[in-house]
Amino acid sequence: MHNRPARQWNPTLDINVFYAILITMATIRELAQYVGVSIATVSKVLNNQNGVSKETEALVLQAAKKLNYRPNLNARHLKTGTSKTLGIIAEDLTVFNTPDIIDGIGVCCESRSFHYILGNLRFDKRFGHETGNAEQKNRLVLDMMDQMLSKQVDGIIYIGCHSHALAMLSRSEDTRFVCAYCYSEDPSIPAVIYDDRQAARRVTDLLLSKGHAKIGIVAGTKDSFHTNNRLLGIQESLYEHSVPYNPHFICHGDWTRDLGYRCAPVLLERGVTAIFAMNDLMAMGVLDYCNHNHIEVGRDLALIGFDNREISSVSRPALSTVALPLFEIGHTAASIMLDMIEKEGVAQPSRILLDCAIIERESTGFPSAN
Amino acid sequence: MHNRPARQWNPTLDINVFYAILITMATIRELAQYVGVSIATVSKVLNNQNGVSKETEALVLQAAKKLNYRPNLNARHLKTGTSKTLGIIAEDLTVFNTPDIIDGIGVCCESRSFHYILGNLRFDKRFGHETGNAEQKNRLVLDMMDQMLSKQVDGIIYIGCHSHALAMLSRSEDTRFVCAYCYSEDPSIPAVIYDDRQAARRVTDLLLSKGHAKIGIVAGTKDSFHTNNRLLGIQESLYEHSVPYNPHFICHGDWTRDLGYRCAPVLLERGVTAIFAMNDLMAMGVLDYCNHNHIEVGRDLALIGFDNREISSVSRPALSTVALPLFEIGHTAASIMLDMIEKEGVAQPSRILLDCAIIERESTGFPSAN
DNA sequence: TACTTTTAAGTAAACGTTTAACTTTTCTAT
DNA sequence: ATAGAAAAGTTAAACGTTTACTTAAAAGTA
Repeated sequence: MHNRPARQWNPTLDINVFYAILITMATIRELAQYVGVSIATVSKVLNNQNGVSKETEALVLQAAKKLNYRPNLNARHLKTGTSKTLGIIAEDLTVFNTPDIIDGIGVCCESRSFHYILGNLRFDKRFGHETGNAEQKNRLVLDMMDQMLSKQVDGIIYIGCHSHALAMLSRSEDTRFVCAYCYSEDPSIPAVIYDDRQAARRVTDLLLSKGHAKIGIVAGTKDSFHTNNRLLGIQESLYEHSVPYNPHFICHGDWTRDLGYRCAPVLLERGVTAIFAMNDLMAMGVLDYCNHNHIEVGRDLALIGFDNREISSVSRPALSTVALPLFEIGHTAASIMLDMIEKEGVAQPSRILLDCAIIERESTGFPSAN
Repeated sequence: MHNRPARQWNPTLDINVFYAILITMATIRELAQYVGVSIATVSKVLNNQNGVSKETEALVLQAAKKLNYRPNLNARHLKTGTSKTLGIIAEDLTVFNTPDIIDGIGVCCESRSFHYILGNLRFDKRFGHETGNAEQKNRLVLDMMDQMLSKQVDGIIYIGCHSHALAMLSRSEDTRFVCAYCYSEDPSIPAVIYDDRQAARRVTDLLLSKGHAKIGIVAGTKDSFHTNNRLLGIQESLYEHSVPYNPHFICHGDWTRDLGYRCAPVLLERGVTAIFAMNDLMAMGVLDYCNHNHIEVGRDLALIGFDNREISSVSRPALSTVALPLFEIGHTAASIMLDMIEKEGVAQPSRILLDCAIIERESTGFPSAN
């Protein structure tokens, strides 16, 4: 692995010593020399191509094991021009959703014998949660892409919330992209996201089915893609069930717990019997308010959050919520990418919506049985 | 990036067309040809070695930018025999501590212009939390190591809890290892872990300073390294403050919330006024018990956990706890590894203990001011 | 001016693979 | 036995770099 002088099997050298040296890292040449065959033959065995007899194959294979041979992937990739490697660019690895998405990508890669390399942009650490800094962010994305392309990745999966993905457009046609958990403005870049609308619809369905006609919404920020799609889903469900849509039951929040706390009395005042908070944090705020005011969530009020953060399962009462299909997002994103790579020219889907799972816990009157 | 035919700058070809082709990925040869200089010269510029005039340097540099040149790292690494890349093997990426450790490694790597590749073993997903399966786990570790060594990493950082790290020993002398968040039996492998003992000592100091002489302990499993070291720390603190150590104030748990719940009444019964739970989950269990029994944590009972999980900050009352230096563990592990690589032969520390931070919240009577 | 030193550049071999093209051996069918 | 085909094996050139060595020109020095 470190720089070493070229090694020749000098017959005067004790064979065991020779092994000992080789233990570090044998090359295909040494392997060939050892078996007494050309390197081309060894290469064929290693890539199980035909044109080599069973016996030689066995010989090579066992020699490979004995000499602890490991192919030098740099050399292989250099020669073949393909690395069978995906680049993953994550906006922030330490954000709750990222590891599961990467996990999904990893499983897909493994099943199709690909590798991946990870690039962590650290947006949250660098910029906090502030939006803006677009040009700096773009620079980071671009630099990371350069790095990955230098390593000859066959494609790049971008995991993020903001669509800095647009920076990708400035790259050559030759680079394959897929967005996971976000999407680019460019429809030619496939994106895998979860279905906000359908999730919200099903949440509303659930609450309605439990007899709640007055459903309060602690929504997210107004300009958010998520907020708007979920609102749409809610309206759809209400319409389907012929329940009037009442804008007064909507409170726009900023995704923080504190805001959940402050929205709760407003909605309660307006007579809602259920509250759908668009993330678990705000739901926790509502829960706090109820706990402080002797409103028993799960009995006096049905409450459901969104995201399935760790807190939702450990709060008391345990919070019903919507689980994001993080693993699946990663898995399908990778799957699409690998299809792009392997089936060149075949059209890929532009945007894939994955279903969320509703997790019922105590806060909506668990167990639900209807 | 894909296989392409060799490109020659044919002077009859319109130069702009030539650029357009090159945009995809120029080689050093094409760059040299474009500037009208040898590839050796270009290489020197790119690696800012001397022996090239300012003018040519500028020329090459601007051509590189114009042709969108990116060095092929596979070729470079092949030639140089070093990849300036660390391998990170993580037992499970989705476990709460892993991403921050990787973040730390990443920052260190970046500052010293190294790269890393990540290998996720998925132990938790594959095996659940059960111990055992040692031979399967070792196989996974070994396979991952093979993969990484194939990619010519300069060293491997292992992130895990169990010391499967011992499997590493079967590897050649030539591979550099560092353990993060765990340690190997082999003292020659540097390990970076947090200081359980000192953390527990400081927790005890804190509780004593707040006037609690009867401190209940919800300990972890008996065989655990963490449990025992923390117990030692507690005893040290008590000894220093001449407070008797009472074994009846210790309840051994299994790290689960439920067990915290069950230990609480036992300890309370014995008259403790403070409880130190050895993880946040068990502390939550204690908190549950208190909430159900109208014991006001933070006033009637001081409670502190360990790990600084997300739950601790969002529970009500917010839980005081011990924050693990995850980022620092990653950062120092990487730093040691890079020292090993760059300062060959210089002895590296065998085991580094990093301090935890105590986070005081409401459950110990926040704010503390003494 | 003629020598040496310094600077700037070029040449070519190597890194460890893969693979197209070729040669040799073995097998099959006559 | 022999031609032809199939199978097994070899040769050598590439992939895109780096780098030790060489050469040529420029700059110092006596």
